Amino acid sequence: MTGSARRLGRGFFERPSIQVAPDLLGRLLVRRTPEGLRLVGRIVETEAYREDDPASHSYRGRTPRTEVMFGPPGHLYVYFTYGMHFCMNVVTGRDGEGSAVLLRAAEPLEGLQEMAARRGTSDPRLLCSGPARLAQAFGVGRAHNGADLVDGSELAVLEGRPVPPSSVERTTRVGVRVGLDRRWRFLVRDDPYVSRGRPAAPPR
DNA sequence: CGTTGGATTGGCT
DNA sequence: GCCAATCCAACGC
Repeated sequence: MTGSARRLGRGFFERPSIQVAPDLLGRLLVRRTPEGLRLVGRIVETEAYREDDPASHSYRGRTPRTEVMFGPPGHLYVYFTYGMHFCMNVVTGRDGEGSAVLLRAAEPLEGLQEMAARRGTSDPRLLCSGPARLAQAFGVGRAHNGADLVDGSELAVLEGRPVPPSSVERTTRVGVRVGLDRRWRFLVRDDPYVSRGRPAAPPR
């Protein structure tokens, strides 16, 4: 087993997204499916978003889509994009704030066969290495928007084994065209399960 | 109501 | 490296 199996509590998420994002590295994302399957992934890449940040969905204020992001911490914010993909975030900060951490990649640890079936490939590096891949591998979609990671029965984040700061790398975020001055993408250095997404060049 | 483009991925050149 | 896929939220008129 990889570290502690204890669940992260509300307090963990009730902090600024920029603190939570690197602290999520090495933690275990777990889903129990209705069929009783257990899916586990070790988080290796995250990105922080917040309200005063032009790259964030919450930047333009509360909307039906971003409602969950402004809600209490420790819930899942799932959004649909490019007409075909879902991505998942962990809501952070205080209730009313509008900040979250995008889960971008994980190392699959349990339930690989199930993930492979959902993803249409069995290459472990292609199962959860990318935000939409991760959501697809875990079977997370619209129905999970708002799910409680702290008290809910289906999804949780376990303590796992946090990654020491010396192994955390920081870059600009992937796929955004604004907010490039904010280097809020965090990943485990040299980890093979990090996504291939290449961040845009930071401003000089 | 019509338009625009997106916190991506996979397949093809 | 480039681009299509495919829906829909957000915004402007």
